[in-house]
Amino acid sequence: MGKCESCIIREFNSLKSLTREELIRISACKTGKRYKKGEIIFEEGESLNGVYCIRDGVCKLTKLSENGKDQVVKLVVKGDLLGKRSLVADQKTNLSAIALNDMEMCFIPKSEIMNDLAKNPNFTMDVLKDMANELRTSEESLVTMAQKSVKRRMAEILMYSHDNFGLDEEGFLSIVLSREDYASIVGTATESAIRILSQLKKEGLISTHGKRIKIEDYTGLKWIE
Amino acid sequence: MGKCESCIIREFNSLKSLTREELIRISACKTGKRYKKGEIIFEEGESLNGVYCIRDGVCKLTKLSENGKDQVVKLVVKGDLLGKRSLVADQKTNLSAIALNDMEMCFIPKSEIMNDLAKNPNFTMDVLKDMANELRTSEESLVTMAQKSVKRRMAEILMYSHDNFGLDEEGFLSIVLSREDYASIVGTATESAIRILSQLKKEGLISTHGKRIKIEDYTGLKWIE
DNA sequence: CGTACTATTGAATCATTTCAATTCGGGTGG
DNA sequence: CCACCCGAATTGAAATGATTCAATAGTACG
Repeated sequence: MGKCESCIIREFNSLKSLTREELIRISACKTGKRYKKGEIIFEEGESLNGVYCIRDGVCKLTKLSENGKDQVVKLVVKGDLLGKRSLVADQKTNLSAIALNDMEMCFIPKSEIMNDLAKNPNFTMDVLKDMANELRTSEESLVTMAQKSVKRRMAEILMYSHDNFGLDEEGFLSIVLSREDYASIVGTATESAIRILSQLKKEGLISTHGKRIKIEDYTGLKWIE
Repeated sequence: MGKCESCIIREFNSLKSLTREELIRISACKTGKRYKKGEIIFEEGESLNGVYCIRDGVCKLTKLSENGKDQVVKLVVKGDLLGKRSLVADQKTNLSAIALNDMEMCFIPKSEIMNDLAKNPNFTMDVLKDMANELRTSEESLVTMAQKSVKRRMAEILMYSHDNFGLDEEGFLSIVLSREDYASIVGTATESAIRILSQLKKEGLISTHGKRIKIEDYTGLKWIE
C-alpha cells in the first residue's frame, strides 16, 4: 500500500488540504481494505470509526425505507470520502454501503481525522464545502424524485452513468447494474424499471445485451419528460 | 432591534459558538428585515451576500423542477440560519425562500460570517455539524419521496406540522398552508392533495375549516401506509 | 355585494404496481 | 464442448394510484 503523501487520489477530495506532515501521520495509521462486488462495506445504523477513501471501484449508498425496499441515495466512486457525515455529526451512519464492483479503499481511523479537523482550518473548510455540495445534490435528487416520471429518472441515471463511469470497449455502459439496482436508484418496482428499459429499447434510445446497456441516442434520452 | 450577544435565538443555531466579541461585531453590522406572508425572501439563482437568522415566522424553501412545478424542500423556522450553504460553498443559492407567515429576521453580511468562519474553529465545526444534519434529513426526505405513497407523505407533513408548529387555541394546526403548498410539499398535483385530505376527513383522521386543518387521530395518521 | 381566488368533486385518462407466467444468459458439472 | 440449472430478465393482464380537465361551490377581502 502506497503513501498518502504521494497518492494522487487525495487530489479529488478534501484530503488535498492536509499538510505533508498530516498526510504522513495518516499514512502511518491507515489500513487498506478490499471488497468484492456485492460485499457490504457497512450498514445503516453502524458506528463507523473512521472514513473510507476510495481508490478504485464504485459502491452504492442505500437507505432502507419503511416499506421494506432499499433506496439508493448516491453512487460513490474513486476519490470520494465515505463516512464523513457520520464522523462529523458523531452519529451512527444513516446509510448502508455496498460494493458494485471490486473495490479498493483506504481506511483512516476516526481519531486521526478528527484531530486534523480540529487543528487544520483549511481542511475543515474543505470538508464543509464538500458537504455543502452534497447537500445541494441531495436536494436536487429530492426534487427529481418528487416531480419527475420514472421514465425521466431512468433516462437521467443512464446519462449519469455514461458521463461518470464511461463505456467499455464494446460501447456498453461500463458500470453494470442489475435491474433491481436500477429500480432502487430510480425508486420504482423492478418490473417497472424493466418495462421502462424495454420501452427505451423499442424507441431506439438504448440497446441491451443481458444486463449490459448501450446508449444509442444520448440526445434522445435528454428530451424525455 | 436587540443585540446579538443578548439574543436567545442564537442558542438554537450555530451562532451559539461565537465569542462575545464576535457577537458584538455582528450585532453592529447586522440589519433587521421583515417579510409579510407570501413575500419572496430570495430566489433560486440569486447570490446571497449574507445569512438570515430567523427570529420569528416560518418560510418554505422551494426549488423549481423542470416540469415547471415548485417543490418544497424544507420548512425553516425560528432559530434557523438561512443561506449558510450558499455562503460556505460560495455559490448562488439553489433554493427560493418564501414567507409563509409574517417573518422577522436579522441579516448578517457575508464578510462578517466568513471572517468568523475562518477564525473560530468552534463555529466552523458547529456549522459543519449542522450541515451534516441537514444532509441526513435531506436524504431521508429523498427516500420518502421515492418510496412512500402520496397519502403517507401527506400524513407525515401533517404530523410534522403538529409536532413542530403546534396548535392554535381552537386545536387547528397553527401553521396554515394552502392546498397548493401541501401539494408542493408532498410532491403531487393540487387536486391530488385535496383528494387525499378529503379522504382523511372521511376516515375521521382530520377535520377542516376552510384551509385550516385539525388532526383528530394522530395515531391513525401514523399507521397509514 | 361583487370579484377573485381557493377549495372541492366527477369522470376520463394515464402511470405504476402487482402477481403470475415464461424466457434468457451465464456458469457448472459431466 | 455440451446439456442442464438457477437466478435474473421479460412480458401480459388486471388492479390500483395519481393526474388532468372541466365544472361547481366556498370564502376572503376590498
